[in-house]
Amino acid sequence: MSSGQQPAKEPGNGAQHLDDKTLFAVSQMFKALSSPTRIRILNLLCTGEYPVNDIAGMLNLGQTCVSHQLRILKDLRLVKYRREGTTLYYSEDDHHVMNLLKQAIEHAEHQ
Amino acid sequence: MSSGQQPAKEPGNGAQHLDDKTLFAVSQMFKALSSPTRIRILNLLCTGEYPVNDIAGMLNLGQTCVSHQLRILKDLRLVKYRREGTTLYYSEDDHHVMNLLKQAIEHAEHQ
DNA sequence: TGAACACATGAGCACTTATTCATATATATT
DNA sequence: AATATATATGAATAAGTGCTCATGTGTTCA
Repeated sequence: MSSGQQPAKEPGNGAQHLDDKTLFAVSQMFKALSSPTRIRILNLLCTGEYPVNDIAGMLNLGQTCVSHQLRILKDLRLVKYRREGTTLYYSEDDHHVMNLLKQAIEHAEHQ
Repeated sequence: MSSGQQPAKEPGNGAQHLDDKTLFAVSQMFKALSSPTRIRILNLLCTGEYPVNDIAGMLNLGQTCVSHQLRILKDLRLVKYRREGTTLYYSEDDHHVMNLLKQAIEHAEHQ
């Protein structure tokens, strides 16, 4: 640590202290959103609830692959499911995160 | 693809089609935000501009490590730098992404 | 020109991740 | 109970990631 660091531009806008727990949670959340496959799944779940096989079919992915990714998303409580017979209807479970995703997509499009 | 998929809840809120280029850009952006080290760096850069060595010192990281991560962030145009003599002052370069980060931190804290 | 400082780069390694294949589980139907 | 359907799980593998060590580059100053 040496010399000329500038003062913060906006005083009330400083770095939140970021304790370890928060840091971990944030990084986990972004990690979940960093996979193209998971992004496509979440983007689809914006529009409603779908069975695993439908998701796989619509996104042209293997059933096993989708199942694995859904588990990751479910463990992070980004999606949930509802059973009906043998089929599980998956849907979003965190509209705040879905909002972040939508913002990111908007941002990437007009770029 | 088989049976009972529900209609979208909000008609105008559907999945954006997500072409490959956008998908890639979004995943790259989230990947950048998925590393605790990069999150800490960006969170620090919220408060002003800093030389590499200061960042390393304040975050208790190696200079080489910080330099590598800054390169990743710079390639994605999330940070930029300004030269003054031999020292490079790094600062944020995408306030939209910084906003997403702040939102995510807020969300993770009140959870 | 040569030394000192600030930073970047490349190689290497441990670790993680995404996908696929094979198989297991659970529910419904006959 | 046997079968079919929908989904989950586990192992294996290929690719990617983050950090560190050693070294290179560029700027300043004597």
